[in-house]
Amino acid sequence: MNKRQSASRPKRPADCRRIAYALKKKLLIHDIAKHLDVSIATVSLVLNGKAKEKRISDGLAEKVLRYVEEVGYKPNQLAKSLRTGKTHVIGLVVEDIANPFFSAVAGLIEQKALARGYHIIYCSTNDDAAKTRDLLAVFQARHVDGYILALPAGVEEEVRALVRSGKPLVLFDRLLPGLLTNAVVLDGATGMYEATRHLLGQGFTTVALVTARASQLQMTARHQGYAQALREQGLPELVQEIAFPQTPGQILQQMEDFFAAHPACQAVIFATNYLGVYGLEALGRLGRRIPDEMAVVSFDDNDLFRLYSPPITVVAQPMEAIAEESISILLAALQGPGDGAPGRLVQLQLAPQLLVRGSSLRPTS
Amino acid sequence: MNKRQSASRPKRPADCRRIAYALKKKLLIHDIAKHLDVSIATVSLVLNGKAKEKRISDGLAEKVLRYVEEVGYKPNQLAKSLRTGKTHVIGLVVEDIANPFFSAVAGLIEQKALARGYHIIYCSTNDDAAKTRDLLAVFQARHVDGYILALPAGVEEEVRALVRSGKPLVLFDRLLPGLLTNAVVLDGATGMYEATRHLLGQGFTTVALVTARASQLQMTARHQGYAQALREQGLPELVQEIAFPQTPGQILQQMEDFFAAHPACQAVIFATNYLGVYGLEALGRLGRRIPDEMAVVSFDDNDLFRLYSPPITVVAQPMEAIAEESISILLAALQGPGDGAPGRLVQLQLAPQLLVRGSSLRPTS
DNA sequence: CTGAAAGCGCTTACAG
DNA sequence: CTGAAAGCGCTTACAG
Repeated sequence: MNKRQSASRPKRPADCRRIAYALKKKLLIHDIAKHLDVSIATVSLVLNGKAKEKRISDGLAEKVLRYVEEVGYKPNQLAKSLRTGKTHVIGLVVEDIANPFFSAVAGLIEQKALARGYHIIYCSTNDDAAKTRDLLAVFQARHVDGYILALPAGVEEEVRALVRSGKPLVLFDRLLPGLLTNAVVLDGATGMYEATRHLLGQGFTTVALVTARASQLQMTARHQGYAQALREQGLPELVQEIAFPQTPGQILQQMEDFFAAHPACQAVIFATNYLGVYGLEALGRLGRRIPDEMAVVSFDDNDLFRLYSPPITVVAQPMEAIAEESISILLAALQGPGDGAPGRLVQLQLAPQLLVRGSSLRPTS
Repeated sequence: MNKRQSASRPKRPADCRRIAYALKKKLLIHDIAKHLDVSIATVSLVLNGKAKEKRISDGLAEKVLRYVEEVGYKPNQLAKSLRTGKTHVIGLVVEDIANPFFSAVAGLIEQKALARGYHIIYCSTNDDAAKTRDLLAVFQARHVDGYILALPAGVEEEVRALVRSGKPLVLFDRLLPGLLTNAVVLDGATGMYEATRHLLGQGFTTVALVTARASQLQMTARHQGYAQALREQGLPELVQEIAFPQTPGQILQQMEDFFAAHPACQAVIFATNYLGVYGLEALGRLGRRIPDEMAVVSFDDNDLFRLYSPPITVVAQPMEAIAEESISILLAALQGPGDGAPGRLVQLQLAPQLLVRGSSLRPTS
C-alpha cells in the first residue's frame, strides 16, 4: 500500500524514498550511487561486469562491489528485465509434476538451471491442450527467456508461433507431430523392442502391451518397438489402450477386465510408469503371481519397481542425461547467435536401459 | 537482439514499432488504443476491470474486450508488475521436489494457485541453509507476492526479515524455532504416538525409530510422540538418527548396521518417506521378513508402501488439505488488510491418518 | 569516469 | 470518457 501511495503522490519522491529507507525497504541503485558519491551509471556498469570495458578503475569497481555486498543491495529484477528483455527465467512444462519421472527430471533441471543463474517457472499440463495453450500464453506474458516442454498433442500451432517469436525452446519426452525444433527424447522404440525381445527370449509367446493415449508421439514409438519385435516372430499384438481422464478405480477396472479377458496372456509390458503402478495393483487384486502367472515389464524406473517383490524389470530412462541435455541445449541457444538467426537445431535421441529383474524371468520349474 | 537495437536507436521509436509489428512481435496497449481510436487509459481501465468505476460505457468496454480477445493482446507482465508492485507469482520452497511428498503437495498447490490466477516459482533447498538464503534473496529480487516455505533450520533471521518486509508467507511441513508466522503443519507427535501405540498394542515391545536430522522441528515432534508412547509403557527408546548428506549406499549401510546391532528389535518406525524406502531396501537385503521378523510403519503414504508385499502401515499426511490450506492462507493474506497491518496470523495443525496395513500386524501364528 | 536523459510497457491520478 | 504525464527501477548510449 505504501507503494500505491507513493505512486499517487508523485510530487514528493524524495520524501517517499526517505520513508522507504526508514522502513528498511529496498535499497535502490540511486541510494548506492549517492552513498559512494559515484554516478548511477558507474554502479550499474560495475554490477553488470562492464567495468573493464568502460574503463572504470579496478579500485572503484571493487569499492562498489564491496559496498553492494555489505548492504545486500539486489537490483530489482522486474525493472532489469523490463529494460533488458531478459528475465533469466525458464518456463518448464511437464505433464504432471506429481509423476515421479517428471518430478525427478524437474528437480535435476532446476538444480542445473540454478547453477547457471536461471530460475524455473513450472506448470503441469495434465495432457490437456486447452490448459497448455493458456500456460504458454501466461509464460509469454511473463517473458520467460526460454522453454523446456513436454506437451500434449494439439498445441502445434502455438509452438510454431513460439518458435517464430524467436524464443528458444527444447521439447523433451515427446515430439510434436510435424514440428522441427530442439528436442531431447528417448529412443522408446528401441527400448520397447528390446523389452519385448527379452520377454520373447524368456519363452513367453503371448505378450501384451498396455499403453496410454495414442496421440502422444512417444507412446506410438513405444508401440512400434513392441509391434516390430512381435512381427519378427510372426506373433500377434495384444494391445490395451487406457484412455484418460479416468478415476483410479476405472483404470484399475479396465486393467482387470483386460487381464480377465485374456487368460492366455503370459506377459505384459506397461508403456509408462503410472500404468505400471496401476498394473501391479490390478494384478495383485486378481491374485496373479509375478512372474509365474504373468511376467511384467514397465517403462520408467522408480522405488516401487526396484523394491517390489519380485523386483520389476524396467526400461529405464536416463533422467540425468535428459535434464542435462535439455538445459544445455536451451542455454546454448540463449547465449547463442541471437540476432533472430535460427541458430543450430539440436535433436537428441537418448538410449534407454533395459534393467532385467525378477518380474520377467521365466520360472525355472 | 532486435530489442537491444531498438534501445540503441531511441530516435526512431515509431519505426521500431512498425518493424516490430511487421515481425508479428508483441502488441502493445498503444496499438490497441490506436486501432480502436480510444485512449490508452480507457483500454487499461477496461482491462483491469475498472470500467464501471470510471464510468466507461458498457458498449465501449465490450468493444475493447472483444478486440483484445480477437488479436490476443496480453499485457506485458513485467511492466505491469513493475508499476503495480504485484507479480502474481508465489515462491514455493520445498526440501526436494523429487521427494513424492513434496512433489504431490507442489502439484496440488500449483493447481490451486493457477485457478486463482497465481503462478509458482519453486526451488529445492536440499535442507541446505546457505542455499536457502540465496533462494530467498532471489525470490525477493524477483518480487514474488508471497511465499510457501518448507525450510531448513538456520534461516530464522532471513525469514524474520521477510516477515518484517510485509510479504505474506506460510510455512508448511515444519515450523522454524522461535518464529511466529502463518503455518500449516502436521500433528506429527500425535501421528507418531498413535503409530507407536498401535505397534505396542500388537504386542511388539522393542520398537525402534529411524529418524532424520534432529534440527528439523517436525522430526522432533515425531520423536516426541514416539517417546511418549514408550514412556507410558515404561519401555526404553531405540533411536537411530540418519545424518545427511550421505550417499544411498552409506544410508543403506547405516540402516543394515543398526538392524544387525539390535537383533531383539521387533518393530521399526521410519520417520519420513525416504527413510521408509531405504529401510525396506535394507530389510530386504538382510532377508528380514515383514512383519514376522520385523514389523514396519512409515511416515507418509505412497505407491511403494501401498503396493508393497505386505502393504506397509503408514502415518499418512493429508496432502490435499496441506496444499489447500497453505494456498488459502497465503491468498487471504495477500488480499487481506494490506497497509502493512500485520493481519491475522493463522497456525494450522492438521491431523494425520494412521493407515494400518499388513506390515505392522502381529503374525497369528 | 560523470550527468542527464531516454526508454522498457504498463497504471493511474489529474485536469479537462 | 480523453490526453498528457509521471512513475515503477533499472540499463545504456551520448556528450562531456
